[in-house]
Amino acid sequence: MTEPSSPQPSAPPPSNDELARIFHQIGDLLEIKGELVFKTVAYHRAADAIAHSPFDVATVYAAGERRPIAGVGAAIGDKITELATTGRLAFYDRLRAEMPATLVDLLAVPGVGPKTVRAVWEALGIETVEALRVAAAAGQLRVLPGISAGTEARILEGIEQLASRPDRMLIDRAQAISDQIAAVLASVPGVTRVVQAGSLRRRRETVGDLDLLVETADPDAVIARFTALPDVDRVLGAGHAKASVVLRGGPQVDLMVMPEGGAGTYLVHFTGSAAHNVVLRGLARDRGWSLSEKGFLRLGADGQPVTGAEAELRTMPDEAAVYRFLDLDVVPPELREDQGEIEAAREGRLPALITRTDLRGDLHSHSEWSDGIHTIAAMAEAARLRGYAYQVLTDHSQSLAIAKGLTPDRVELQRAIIAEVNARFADQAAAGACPPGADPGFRLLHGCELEIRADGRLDYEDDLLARFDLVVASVHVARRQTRAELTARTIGAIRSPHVDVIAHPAGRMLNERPDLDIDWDAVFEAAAATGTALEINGSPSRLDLAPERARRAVAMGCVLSIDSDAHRIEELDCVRWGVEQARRAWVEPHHVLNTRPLAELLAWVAAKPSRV
DNA sequence: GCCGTTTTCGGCCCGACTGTTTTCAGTCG
Repeated sequence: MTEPSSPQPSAPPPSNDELARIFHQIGDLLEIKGELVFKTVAYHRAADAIAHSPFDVATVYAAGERRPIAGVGAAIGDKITELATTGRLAFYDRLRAEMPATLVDLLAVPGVGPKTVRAVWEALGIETVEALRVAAAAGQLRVLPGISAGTEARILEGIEQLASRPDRMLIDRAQAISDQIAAVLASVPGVTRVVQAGSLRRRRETVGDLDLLVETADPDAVIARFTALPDVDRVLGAGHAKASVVLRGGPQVDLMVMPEGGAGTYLVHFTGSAAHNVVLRGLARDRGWSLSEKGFLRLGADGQPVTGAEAELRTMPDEAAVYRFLDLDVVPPELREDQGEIEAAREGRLPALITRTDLRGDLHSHSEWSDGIHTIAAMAEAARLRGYAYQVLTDHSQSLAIAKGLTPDRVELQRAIIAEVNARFADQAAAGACPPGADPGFRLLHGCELEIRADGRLDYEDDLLARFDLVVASVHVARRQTRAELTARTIGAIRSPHVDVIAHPAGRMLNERPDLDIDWDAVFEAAAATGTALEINGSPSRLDLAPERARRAVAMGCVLSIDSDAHRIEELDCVRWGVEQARRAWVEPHHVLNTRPLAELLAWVAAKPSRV
């Protein structure tokens, strides 16, 4: 992130992430410069909107289309066009001529903000984190007004933390840590309620900090217990209303105390996102109220909250009351990202989001026949016990040798085993001996995870493919091909009459490797036209399609599937993470193939050749 | 810099905690 140069004219148009990075950096530089704060906020807001945009912003703007983006007006729009067409931005270059771009990196040091950065740069010529570290270690910062030896030591400590800061956690790990802390806090005398809030409650794909809310009659007791947790490495701050700690080798955890009976505004505030909250506060202000975690405070004629004896504070017992007060439908936490949910809530058109129980089956799972660890029968029984109507066994195809991909003759052997398992289940059902919770009509379906090979060919012959109940296709090899090649491979599979689902379409591994470089709109168009489902993979390290993409896919008419990609019995429950991401993508049950009953699923698959 | 069923100009979200301070500025979420 240090010194991202403007892309060269010959380079392809900058990606959304590159655009966002540039506008965030402009916002940071303007902050350090001391520019009007609303202007800096405008750049950051535009950057976030671009990063979340479902379409490729630079490509669209380069073609002369000013497709609206919330928070992008005339000035920033012009800058996008300039970047998209020339690869450079004169305004950005001028700014970096005024001050070193590396100053932005100093903002990442905990406790160091724009004012401090400007001060150390102007007074001491400090331009980099390393220079700041050297100066702090040498005791040179304390000459500045407002910086004592203590502050200097904290800056030094902050720089060390920066170097050892862990990645954002995968959601399953974040959930496990949060659950553990919540259980301890719930046992503190006086505590009546513990809520896990923040980005974990919004079910973000990865989680940075953990946020916990407690309702208690004794705030000091719970804060004392919290800051004394055995895993605490440092206490960042602790008052009577909130406290922050950093766990050893782990995340920062923030605790906020809410008074009994007034949880509504606290839940909204601490769940976020910040952008969602800002909009809610604006709506409150329009109605003559100031909204904070404490409640709604009546504004006076001067636009300031009325204080003193006339002050009027309205607290809210729950979140529904907060949204009602603002004439909004209740926004599910997963949608609180300022991505259109406020408008939808005002107009009564929030989606009826999918839930785990809407799923009738799972279209993607493995056994010990390829790279799973449990037997076919054990996986099928576990799926049946989860109440599903069907499970598709999709072991890898022959060319993926590393995963023990199945040769055609092993596929035939596997088919016989599946028939045996289904026969046994049918006998049980006929005898009325189904285990409790199991669907008597449960069927194990025979599928495969078909490799889309580097040259774009599919990994089995058509006559074999035609005999599977359902085929899931995916890319594992030759990930570094060009966008044109990767797009063509994916669309080639989509157009095959035998392929029913594209699994983990972007091929990403969170914190490990980026998405495949694919022309997504072209893929979505082909998938919509052929009725090929696009998967939201529930493995916590994948969660692929990402929510922004899944939302775009649905808007373009695609059908989705939500699958576990289980390689062992316990991983069958990974569909929960997939369902959560689908909710973030505004997905309703009817958008998802595996919410359909068995007969409808099979009819959909059988109809594919006529759709191609 | 953005934006408008109050506004095309004049607004723009809010409070806790900390430190260096005798009343507040900076940072953070």
